[in-house]
Amino acid sequence: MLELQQNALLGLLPEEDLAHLLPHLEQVTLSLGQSLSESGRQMSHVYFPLDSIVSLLCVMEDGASTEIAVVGYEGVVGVSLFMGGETTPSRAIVQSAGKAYRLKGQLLKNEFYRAGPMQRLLLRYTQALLTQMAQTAVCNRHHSVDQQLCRWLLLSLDRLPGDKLIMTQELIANMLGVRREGVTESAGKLQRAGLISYNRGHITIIDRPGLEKRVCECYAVVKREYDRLLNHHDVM
Amino acid sequence: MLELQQNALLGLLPEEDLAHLLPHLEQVTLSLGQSLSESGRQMSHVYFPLDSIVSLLCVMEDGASTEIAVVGYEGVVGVSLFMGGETTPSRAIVQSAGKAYRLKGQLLKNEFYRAGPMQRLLLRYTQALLTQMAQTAVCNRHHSVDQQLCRWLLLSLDRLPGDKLIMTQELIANMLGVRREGVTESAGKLQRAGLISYNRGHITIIDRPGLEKRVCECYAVVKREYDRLLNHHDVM
DNA sequence: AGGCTTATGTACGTTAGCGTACTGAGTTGG
DNA sequence: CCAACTCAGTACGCTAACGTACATAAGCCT
Repeated sequence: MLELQQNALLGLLPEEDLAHLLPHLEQVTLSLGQSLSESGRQMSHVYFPLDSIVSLLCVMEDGASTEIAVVGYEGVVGVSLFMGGETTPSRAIVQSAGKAYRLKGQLLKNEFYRAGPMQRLLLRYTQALLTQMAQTAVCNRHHSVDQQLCRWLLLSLDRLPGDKLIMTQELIANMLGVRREGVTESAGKLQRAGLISYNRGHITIIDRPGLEKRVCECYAVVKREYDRLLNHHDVM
Repeated sequence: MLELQQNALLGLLPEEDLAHLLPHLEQVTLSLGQSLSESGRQMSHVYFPLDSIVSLLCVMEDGASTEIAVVGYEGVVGVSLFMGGETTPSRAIVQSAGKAYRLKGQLLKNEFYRAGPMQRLLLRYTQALLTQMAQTAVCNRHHSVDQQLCRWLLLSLDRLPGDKLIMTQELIANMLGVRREGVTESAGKLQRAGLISYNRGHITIIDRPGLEKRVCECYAVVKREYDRLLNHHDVM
């Protein structure tokens, strides 16, 4: 029961509503690179990450991709199910291996259409997701790779228990939609500045406040909006 | 009554649901540059554009802005009201003057929480909006100003009755989040190619198929998703 | 140990878009 | 009718990021 609280969204549900879902929540392990949702394909389940992180990516015809949002313990993968579209033109890829609860899509929809706390919660979450996407668009337009890398690191860090993440520069480049070499350069700067330490796919954050000083405003805008929309007081 | 059908979202509503709203829909004229929603401020009304176009913009601390989505007769301005957040960190600015229906926020919320066709419709629309934002993020990352201008022109054109739009290059630049000079250059290319004609704030589209040949895939992705999510057959 | 694979670092030249400055052509209003 | 203003076009140097190529280094497997 305590473990359920690891997903903030589920943790915000009143006990009796959670009780509805409890028997149907199935804990699964997500492995790095695993796809939870393919462009245009209907999802059978939605996922509530615990210590895993999932990236929502837009993939283009030429194979280039861009991360448009990231989902961790604070959210759920599969909003298109209850929004009514059933599918999306984006992909959901596991960016950091870990646990998640999964729930049959139909059961989530049933719960959603009861129009109770779960619906309110999911809608607020979706609005937060909207903000994250919007800010990603802005960041892509106006900010340097350096700043975007900081944003990405902080967003990931906020969704992980420790101060380490397992992620090659190649993969980060795919997420940000930039060259791998660009990530090498930016990460090098951060490393020389003593903010992070990089070691063959293992990143350790040494100086988080230092990262926060370098990041663009986009990070704070998104974080503030998540805090506002998903705090216990206002939602329920 | 026929006029109501000018807003596709309202037009998709079953007659009896529309009847609920009808007495409260107030036709207003939106003028170029008018703000319908400021960052963090609660909206008193939502707007269903008829022949007007509204841009959703993210404005940054330094004043630079980027359009994250555009709303015309196919949609509604103010999704944050029914999504539960009440406010958003973005602005809504009238990009093309014209008519719209407006509706008191509270009335829309009441209708939404009846959990009938209006709710389903608004949620599907919100998902389409989500896709538009995601694709804007991708486009900002990967495509040239030339392509983005084409996308922008086509998106606008799809929401206007004729083949003309009133819009200075300065304003387009603000929308796209690029320099005014960049727009001049790109628009110049389109003009020399005989696709558009530009005249002190008055653009006439001469060769729409030509534009469609130059535009990046982002335009089609978004259009397809709007068609899929908001066609009469699936929604009701 | 030694060879293979994968991850990272570095070094080019190229280019799109930026910042800035200025010109000229329409439009408006006194 | 002329001044003031707005809008569009052009030019030029600058920088961030790109594409490409190659070099090291760290882990992995036999």
